[in-house]
Amino acid sequence: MSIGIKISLNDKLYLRDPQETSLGQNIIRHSILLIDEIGFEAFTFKKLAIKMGSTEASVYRYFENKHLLLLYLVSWYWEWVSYLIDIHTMNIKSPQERLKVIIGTLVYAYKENPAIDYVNESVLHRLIIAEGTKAYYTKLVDKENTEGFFSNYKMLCEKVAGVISEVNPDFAYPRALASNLFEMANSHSYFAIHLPRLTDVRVKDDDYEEVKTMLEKFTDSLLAK
Amino acid sequence: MSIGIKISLNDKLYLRDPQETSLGQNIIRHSILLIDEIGFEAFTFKKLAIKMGSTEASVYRYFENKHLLLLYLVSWYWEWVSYLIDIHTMNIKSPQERLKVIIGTLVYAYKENPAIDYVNESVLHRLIIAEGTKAYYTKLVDKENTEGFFSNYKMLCEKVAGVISEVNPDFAYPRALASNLFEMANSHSYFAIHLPRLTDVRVKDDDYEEVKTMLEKFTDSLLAK
DNA sequence: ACTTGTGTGATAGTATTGCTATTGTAACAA
DNA sequence: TTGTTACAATAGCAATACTATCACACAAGT
Repeated sequence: MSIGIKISLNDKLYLRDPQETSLGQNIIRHSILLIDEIGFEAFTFKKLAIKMGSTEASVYRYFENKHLLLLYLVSWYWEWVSYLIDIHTMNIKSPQERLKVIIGTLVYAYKENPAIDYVNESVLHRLIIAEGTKAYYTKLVDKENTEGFFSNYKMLCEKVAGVISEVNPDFAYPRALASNLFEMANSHSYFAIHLPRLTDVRVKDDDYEEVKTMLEKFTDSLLAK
Repeated sequence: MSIGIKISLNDKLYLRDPQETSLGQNIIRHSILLIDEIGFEAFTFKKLAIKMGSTEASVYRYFENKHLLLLYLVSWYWEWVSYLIDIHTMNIKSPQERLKVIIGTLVYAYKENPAIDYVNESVLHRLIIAEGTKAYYTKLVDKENTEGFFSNYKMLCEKVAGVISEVNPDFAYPRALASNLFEMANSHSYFAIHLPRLTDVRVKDDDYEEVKTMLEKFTDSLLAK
């Protein structure tokens, strides 16, 4: 059983709500593991069904296709990060301090105590780093955007942009900085491991401290008055 | 006929050098147009062959698969940007000024006079914005990286990082800033058009001036002593 | 107890995708 | 002349991305 938090997502992302049934929860659990294992391109519903001991047709009853399943996982992740940011910042007055906590949460979300048993947050974090951008670089962005498929990510961006504007109301690019923080938190974690010449930070044994420090310094510089 | 510049790329990216034959040049020309038109996921060698009036098997003689074709196009693009940066900065002494020119080149590369007749640089620019990251977010990054498949991008990053370090030798993250400039130049052009709430810049009618200004301001802030 | 519906498994089927292999032939080079 | 290269044409195959149908278990409503 989960411990109370309910991640709410656009119900057009799925055909049947996977959070409601045990088959649905299994689809979430195993798709995270399988995409992480073989990559999104090689991932198919057939392979997922075999891994789960279910059938392809059953998976198709929950998600129209693998792209929407990925979008579901990505939305789930950002909504969860958003929730973590809320509980970590609710008692902090200073916007400077809140922004620091936000950056820490972005980088270290995966280390939080697992909130929901069918989601391995640590593996999901790795998946979002490696495959996350594929969810919105698609020919159907505009259509999917009007249907609200990206609203979790956009609302989180808005929230962080708000804090940025509190820190420095004259800063002209609060949303851009916010989305850039999300992107950099992930891309530089990826670069550090796979393409180290594209960054200056190093990551070893799940120690993302250098990524966090870099994001803090960038933010401080940009928001200095 | 092309006018003299020769883009040199890792020869493991292709099976036969597409720059050498007219069929190869046709593959490049039409793949750019077709990927831009239908998106990378829907793009297949069969559709390309039909569009070109050739056959699937012939395309396979040039590229192992569509992923390597995309990587070829991406590498071509960054090598071309690198060339433009060289000719635009060669006579500029001040590193501050050179960095400004680099940013302008990143954002406006597509407006340059076409250098090679089988590459529509303007369409290629749009393709790189929409599909470019898919070239290195793949399960095979590590293997492909050791084979030098990303060396064009990494060398460009190195070059720009060098200029950044000239501007401010104490700045701790020259590579990260360089790669972030490339990413932001593209991602915020994409956001401005498709997901405007993720950014603060607007793009209309191929006017990317706001993207350029933002990148300049970010860079100035970060490199201020 | 009797229906009714819902969720799932089992099986089949289809068009497309992602390749590989073979053959014929025109051009060109030795 | 012979050999080689480049390419079109065709075939074939396993995997992918679905869609459809049927059967069955089980729970809820009457």
